[in-house]
Amino acid sequence: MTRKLNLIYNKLYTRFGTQNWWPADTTFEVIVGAILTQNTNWQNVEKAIVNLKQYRLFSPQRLYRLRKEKLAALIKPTGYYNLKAKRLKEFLNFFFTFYKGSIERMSLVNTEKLRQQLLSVRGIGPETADSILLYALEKPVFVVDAYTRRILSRHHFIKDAATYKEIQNLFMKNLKKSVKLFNEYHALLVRLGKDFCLKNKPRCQICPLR
DNA sequence: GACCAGGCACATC
DNA sequence: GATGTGCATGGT
Repeated sequence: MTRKLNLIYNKLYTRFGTQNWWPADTTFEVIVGAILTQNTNWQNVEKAIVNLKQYRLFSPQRLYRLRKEKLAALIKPTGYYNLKAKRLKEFLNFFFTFYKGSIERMSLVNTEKLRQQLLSVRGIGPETADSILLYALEKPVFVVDAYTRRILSRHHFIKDAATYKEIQNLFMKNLKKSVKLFNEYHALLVRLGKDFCLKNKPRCQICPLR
């Protein structure tokens, strides 16, 4: 499986090149983006981020103080805006309660322990937690998303019923634990998914992996 | 107008 | 443990 996974990576990298993830100006922005992009197009998230920046609200302190209703209105383009305002608030409460709003403090914690803490926040599930760990805090954790599952499933690398952890372990136990590799690999899978592995096209004749 | 997008929590069986 | 549902805007 190690060989297979490396082969896939090489094919994707040769085809698509570096993806330059995560598209964000700051570490904190990665975290906010990770929550806002849940089941949503990234372009919509960008609109919300622009809104927040326009009002100079894009800092941990200011978002922490901002009223939830106001926050919801500003992130409207991301969809599920009431829910996501609540989730951002849940994260910020956690962030200030445990780490005084400091990424540096949070980043000092043991990765597995921090992962469990993030998962205990309402609104942060496995993909969001792992996105924060990998793309914001640069911990060697593989991120699994809908595209990852779909691609692996259609190529019969996993069962349809495979759990998040099973899929994540497939990568983490068979690849070098490298932040750079995990970063690029996940981004490339998303790229492949967007371009070739759409939900309503179960048979793709031009898949670059074939 | 249908379908989909870089999920998650919660209810119910 | 599996399965269903609400959350919602914007692009194709």
